[in-house]
Amino acid sequence: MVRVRFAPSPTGPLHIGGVRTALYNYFFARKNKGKFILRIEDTDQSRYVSGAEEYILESLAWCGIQFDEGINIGGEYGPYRQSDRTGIYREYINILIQKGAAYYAFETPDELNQIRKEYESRGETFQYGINNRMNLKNSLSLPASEVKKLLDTSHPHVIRFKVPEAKEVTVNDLIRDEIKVNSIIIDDKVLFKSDGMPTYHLANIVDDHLMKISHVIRGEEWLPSLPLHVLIYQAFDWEVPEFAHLPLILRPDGKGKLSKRDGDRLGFSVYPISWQDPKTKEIYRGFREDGYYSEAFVNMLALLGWNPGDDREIMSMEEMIEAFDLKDVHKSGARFDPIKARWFNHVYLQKRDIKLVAQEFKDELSKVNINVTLEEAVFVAELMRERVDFVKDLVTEAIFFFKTPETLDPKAIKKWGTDNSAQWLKDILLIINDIEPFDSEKIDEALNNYLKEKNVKAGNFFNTLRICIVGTSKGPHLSTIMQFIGKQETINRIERGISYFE
RNA sequence: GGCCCAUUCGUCUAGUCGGCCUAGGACGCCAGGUUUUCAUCCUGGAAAUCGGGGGUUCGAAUCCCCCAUGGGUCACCA
Repeated sequence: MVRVRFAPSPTGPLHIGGVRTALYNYFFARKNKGKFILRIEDTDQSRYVSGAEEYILESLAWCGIQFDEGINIGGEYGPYRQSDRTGIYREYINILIQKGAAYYAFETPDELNQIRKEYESRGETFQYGINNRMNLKNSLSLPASEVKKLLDTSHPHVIRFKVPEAKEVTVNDLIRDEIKVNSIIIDDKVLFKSDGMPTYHLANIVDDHLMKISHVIRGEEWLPSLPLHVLIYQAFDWEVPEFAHLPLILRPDGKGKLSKRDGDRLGFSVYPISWQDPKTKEIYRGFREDGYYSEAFVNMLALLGWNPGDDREIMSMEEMIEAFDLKDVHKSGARFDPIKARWFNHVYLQKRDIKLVAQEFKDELSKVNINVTLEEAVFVAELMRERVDFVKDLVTEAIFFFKTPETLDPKAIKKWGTDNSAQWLKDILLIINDIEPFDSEKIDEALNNYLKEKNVKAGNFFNTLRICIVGTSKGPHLSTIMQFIGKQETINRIERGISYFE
């Protein structure tokens, strides 16, 4: 039975790398008819950020990533919030101590820092482990009586993992195959903190075991601690799950992994939905608020580090689940490309049910105090959507359907205007009144007749007219716009435009 | 610095066990065509000597070794 989990820490908003990890876990669970679990890893109370948990839930929901067990919905392996499981960790750390696989250590953080500095000044790196643990203050080096005394007086202490003697540890990764590490380079990591909470390394493994997780699919940043984790499983005599470490998502320019600063700097989101820092009140933009459809966002994100093995790029959630295989996940990091991200949304916008697009367009318009009927919105959206990537861009691109242009683009006037332009406009004004009904077909007929009669260049003529109607030399078929805004408004705009060409 | 991971067009990538790769697709870019304009759309183009160097082989992007570069990680954070 495949059981996978997504286990974020509620320390802030979920970065798109985290969303992708959740997504791949979800793909894998669904593809293999398994279960997907959401567990909250909040063992570090000092880093807890209020609202982060809700943010995670909302982000996953927006993306259409559904889980089968976890916080809020429960399940038979709960509780799913680590802060609700402290008793369990205590129980298991004691097992490790009894087995001699863990020990008490009495240095304070300050003392440790001091020691690190000393090593550093000698050009060495301090490592609490096999080579020096007998020279440090712990239950391995101190006489039993001394240890007992320290423990009885509640002297602050942590519990460390006792890395077994130096030996080659071979671990397996589904994406990278075998990785060999000598345990001599692994620290005696803290498993239990002096505040009575476990660290990630303990809590994560205990929970994965207790929750019967079959595959641990997580970010590449965890790869260095994989040998330690395997050693802990072995110390417990537990079966080791399968591991898959996902490649990083890199920043579009420069070096390193994507960070929240990149978004601000380069003008795109690195979060699925927007987030306001509760302390600084700073607002981080999100893909949702930037106007992305969640389907486009998810599609784009899934292809950053994975592909179905063929040329398909536009894929639904179902198609991706069907095609997903950990073997096709890449080994190297993928640079995030905000321009291609826009393209994905463009494609989804074109495919979307026009009624939905129109309703969204209508809502956007009402935000700028333009109220239209759904029919009008459908008409304009159908005409204009191929020109934009986002519905909200429709507002700026199609504003001339609803409002008289504020100014007429001088550049366009310079390019298309002629000495005759003003006269053409005056002539058209006379013709236009007689066009009945005032529809696209009749308008075209009248304008083309005029064109033929006067023998003028179509480009200059139509653009002169267009600049008056639209404000600049672009947009869909002119007579369609004129029909939409109606005869009177057309006349008004032309009258207003004449002076620009004189 | 130690350890680990990675390395195909600017970017995302295809490339089953070495031959069909004079390296394919997509985004972006450029040109032409369609369009009364702009955009869309269509067609075409430039774009990777497969990080470099050695091998193995009749033959290597694909196997082996070395090097370089990039990244990750070295907390009582996850």
